[in-house]
Amino acid sequence: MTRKGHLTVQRKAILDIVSGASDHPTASDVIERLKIQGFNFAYGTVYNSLRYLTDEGLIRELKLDGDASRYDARVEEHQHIVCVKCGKVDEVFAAPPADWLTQIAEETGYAIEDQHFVFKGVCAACKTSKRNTLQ
Amino acid sequence: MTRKGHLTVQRKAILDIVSGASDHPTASDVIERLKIQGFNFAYGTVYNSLRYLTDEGLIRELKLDGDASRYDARVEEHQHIVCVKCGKVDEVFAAPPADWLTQIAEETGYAIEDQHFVFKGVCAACKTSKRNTLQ
DNA sequence: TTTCTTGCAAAACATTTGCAAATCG
DNA sequence: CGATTTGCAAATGTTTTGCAAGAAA
Repeated sequence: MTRKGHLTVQRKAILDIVSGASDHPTASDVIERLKIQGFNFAYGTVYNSLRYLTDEGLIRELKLDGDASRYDARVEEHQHIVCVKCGKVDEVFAAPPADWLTQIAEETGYAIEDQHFVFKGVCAACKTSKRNTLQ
Repeated sequence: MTRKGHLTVQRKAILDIVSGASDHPTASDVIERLKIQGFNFAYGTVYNSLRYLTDEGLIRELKLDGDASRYDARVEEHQHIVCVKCGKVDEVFAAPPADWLTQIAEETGYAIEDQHFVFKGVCAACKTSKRNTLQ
């Protein structure tokens, strides 16, 4: 169905890793996990593949707060929340109220096309444990 | 009042540039504008100063979608919207509805501490002009 | 003098690119 | 064959770091 290119071995392996991960891995994470599985793809190939998969809509690229992009196989519309204590990234599915978006469109004069929200907070597990350092 | 360090010449010059800018400059932008003003600070110094100013709460660091951080002298709580056609970054002041945040806290189990929202859309000027390329 | 800052250059990353070789259809 | 993709290494761009020299308290 897809016009150009195909799910090569490399792309499939990378898609599987992102799909099977629940922690929104970075490109480095992906490379690391590929190594564990015995694959040893070039950096360029991994980035190429991640871009390809993103362009095909099979995964999403997330720019959360760190330096490296993370990848997410859940492509449905959703947002993210990052734990400030343990660094975990979770999904947020509650959609923003339409009238708030309307208000913003009016305030700014923009025709809004897309939104990326990143929440920060303390996750349930970290609320319980009294640890207060990252890591 | 501030405990450590002070507003040195370099830091003041950089703060002035960020404060006087309406376009959320990147570190490179700042360095460029410093040069125009006859300053020629080291890269390290500019980054150090930006971090210092951020830590002091005098400016805010924004991680919008590009690669480089942008800096914003408006430190009041607000969000941003990026024009997908011309790349302009504007402010969004409409606060998210409290009950939506409550809903998210319930859904995720997190104690929300902070939010960063980035909207994308077409700005008023670009809506009018029929241009459809970036830049 | 003790502490903080600067300047400079090198290092550290994340990511992209160029090009030849390999692979796919 | 012709188009795409890979591997590799080098280049790019952003940001950090180490360290000696300079400025400030």
